[in-house]
Amino acid sequence: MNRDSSNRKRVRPLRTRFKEAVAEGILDAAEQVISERGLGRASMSEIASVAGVAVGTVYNYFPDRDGLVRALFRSRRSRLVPAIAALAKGREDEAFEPRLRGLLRDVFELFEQHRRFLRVAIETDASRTPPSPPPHSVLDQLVAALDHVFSAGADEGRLPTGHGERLARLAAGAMRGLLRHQLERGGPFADEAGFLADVLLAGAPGVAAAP
Amino acid sequence: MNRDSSNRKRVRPLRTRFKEAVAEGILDAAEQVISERGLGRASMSEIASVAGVAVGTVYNYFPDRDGLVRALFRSRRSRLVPAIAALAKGREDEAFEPRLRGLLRDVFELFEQHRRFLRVAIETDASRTPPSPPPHSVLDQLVAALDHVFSAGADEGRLPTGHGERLARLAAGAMRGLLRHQLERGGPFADEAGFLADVLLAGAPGVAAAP
Amino acid sequence: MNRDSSNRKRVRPLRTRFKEAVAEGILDAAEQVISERGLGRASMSEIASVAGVAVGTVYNYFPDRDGLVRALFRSRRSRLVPAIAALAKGREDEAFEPRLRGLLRDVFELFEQHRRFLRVAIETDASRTPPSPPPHSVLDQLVAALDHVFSAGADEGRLPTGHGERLARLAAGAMRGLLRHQLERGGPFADEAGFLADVLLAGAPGVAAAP
Amino acid sequence: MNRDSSNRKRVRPLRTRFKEAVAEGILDAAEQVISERGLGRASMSEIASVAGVAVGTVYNYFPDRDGLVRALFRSRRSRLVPAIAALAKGREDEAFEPRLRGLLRDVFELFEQHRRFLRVAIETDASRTPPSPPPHSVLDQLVAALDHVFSAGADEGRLPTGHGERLARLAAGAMRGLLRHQLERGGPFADEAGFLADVLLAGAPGVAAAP
DNA sequence: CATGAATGAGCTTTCATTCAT
DNA sequence: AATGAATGAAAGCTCATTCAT
Repeated sequence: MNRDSSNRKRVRPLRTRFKEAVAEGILDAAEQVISERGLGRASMSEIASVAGVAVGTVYNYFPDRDGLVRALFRSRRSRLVPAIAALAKGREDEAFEPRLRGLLRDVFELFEQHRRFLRVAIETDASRTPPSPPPHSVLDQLVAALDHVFSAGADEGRLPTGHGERLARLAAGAMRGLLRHQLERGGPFADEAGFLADVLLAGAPGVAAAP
Repeated sequence: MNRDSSNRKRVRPLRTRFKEAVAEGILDAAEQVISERGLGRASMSEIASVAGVAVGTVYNYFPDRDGLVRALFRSRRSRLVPAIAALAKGREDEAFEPRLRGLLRDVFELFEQHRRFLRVAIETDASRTPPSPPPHSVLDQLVAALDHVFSAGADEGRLPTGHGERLARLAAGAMRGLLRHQLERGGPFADEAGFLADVLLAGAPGVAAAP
Repeated sequence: MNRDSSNRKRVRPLRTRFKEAVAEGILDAAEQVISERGLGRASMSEIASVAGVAVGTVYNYFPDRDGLVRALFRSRRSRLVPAIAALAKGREDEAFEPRLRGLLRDVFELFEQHRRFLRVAIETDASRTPPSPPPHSVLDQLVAALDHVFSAGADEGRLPTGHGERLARLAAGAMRGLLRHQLERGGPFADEAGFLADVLLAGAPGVAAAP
Repeated sequence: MNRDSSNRKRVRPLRTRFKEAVAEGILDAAEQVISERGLGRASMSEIASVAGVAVGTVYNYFPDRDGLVRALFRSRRSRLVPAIAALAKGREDEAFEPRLRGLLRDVFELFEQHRRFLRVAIETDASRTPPSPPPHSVLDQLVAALDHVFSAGADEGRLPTGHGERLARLAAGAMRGLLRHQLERGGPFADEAGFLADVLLAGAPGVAAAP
């Protein structure tokens, strides 16, 4: 038994954790710079300097600019997607309407805590700039979650099936429109959730009912 | 009455029309390149080469890159906005529901004929890259048109007022979400109009009704 | 006797005179633009537009930008040099001191009437920009005139000969220094003539005499 | 006391000194290229290539072309102005005539060692090309020094005061005229100093005295 | 000849990426 | 590994010059 083999389990994780912390710091910096300057205006040197490291260091953690951006989306998605999934799962027993209302409320609250990234996601969604090929859209992920909810809703009501994904896309787009505006105004997301739910459940307020 | 005087009115317009054709050609090229490469990746030289002119020529028609992009949006807006307005006006006498359905159908059909620009508009909407200051979003224009329709709808039913703009924003976002997907798939816009109208009028299909 | 031969003497001169007028107008425009913008900033199109002709027309009269500038200097030299020569000649009978004083006074007055060109001449003298090879310096021409005066002065007094050209160069430089300042201030040239003469005749005022 | 602490003071300066050497090398290259091609014809890439670095490197040291040129003048001025001041100070006790003669001799000798920059200074003095705003003229600095000497001379003799600056301008212009010629011929500056002093002290040689 | 739009070489500047230290 | 200076490809823009009308 040599020093190496006995240490590996403890020493390596320490190093690994340090490396991960640096990488995370760079991703945070990237998120911040992109959200401030926009994707096209975010330069590697500014990201590095905000992260408190040298440019070269960034390249020790990410292959290139594109890879960094992709990693940023991967990172945030890996946080948000499970969180959304968990929110959805926590309401599986509820009836459709409260379930949809609750989910939207929770998701908007979650997004409220990630405004910075949301700004990035909203800007880059559907942009043909660098991270072109990868499906970096967190909104797309949201589509999946909503899809799930709507599909489940179909079992309760008479949802003519096949519309789930389309409806999710519509809902995600609507959400984007509402949140983008709040992002620009600096207003809270919370109020928009109920409004969106209203429309999704019964159409434009005051419009639908006419007997 | 000599030949000159009778011709001048036509000869000059010829020159003018030629110049306008060149400018239009450059705008078309810009639209194409931006729709393919994305706004940030569209270079002046590629635009020039697609337009079949030299770089310098582009600068004979537009002051700089930003000015060209702005002119592109101005040009397309000046086509689409009146067209949308006309479509809306043509239905002023109809009842709210057919009116909204009809308007959405017409607008989607109009957009179908401008897919290339729609790709540009959808990408750049909410992008922090130039052209920053000008309100280049055609979608925003659509918001206004929808706002108008919804407001009018309020007179018929019981729309709780104050929601018009918010609703328009929601609707424009939803539309963007649906059309962006069709743009990527290469699918037609037409089918989405009815679906969007359904949701706006009565909420997600099969969801609302529960008695 | 054909039409041609009988007309040549009259018709041609007319055309020639017209051509010369256009060329002169272009030179005037060039002089103005260069004096305002500086040699490096003077563009062919601005010169053309100030001259009231199209760019292409400029190229019908001058081979290229360099040739135009050269022609400008040639033109002004051909006006100023004879004028200076005439001024010098008119004083050949005077004694050295009044002759020098008078000549400087006259020359400064002449320059006063050509301030615009003087600005050009002062700026471009010793510039390695475009009209590099040609001896475009009007100041150099002045050197020759002064040389002549000083040489003549040598016959009267005890000028140790061989210094004529050097002295002329010194005087031309001094003049340039004084006039450049007046050009910037917008002040008149006249007052400087006497001062320069004083120094050339007796050294810096109040300095020389000490017995 | 470890090695580090004792070395830090030297190690850092090494880096700093290297960076300064690069910056100095770029300034030297700029000086050379400008003196050869003229200010307007000196391109960043040629300067970089003469300095033996890539274009981008130049921009790591200077903000832009204008900043580089300004830095060149600042650098040379910071060498020459104190040197001239020192030369002037060293002769403060001498009588006016030997003082002026000595100063001019010393200054011309100093300039002899900076011929390359002198070519730049002489060309750009009174040029309307950038760097426009900054008072980059070393000749102007010389004016001040001469002004000082002449003013001091006024205390000794009867200099009618008020002429100091004008005289300095005249003298600087004269000097420029003499040196420019030597620069073109490749001749030495030394001989011109005595000649200029002669004229400033007693007027054109052989001309003044006539009783 | 006059015109002025078209041309494209050439210039300045930026920035992702590399690599010696 | 971290550093950050060096690199140079690529982009935007200008303007002398040409040439079809």
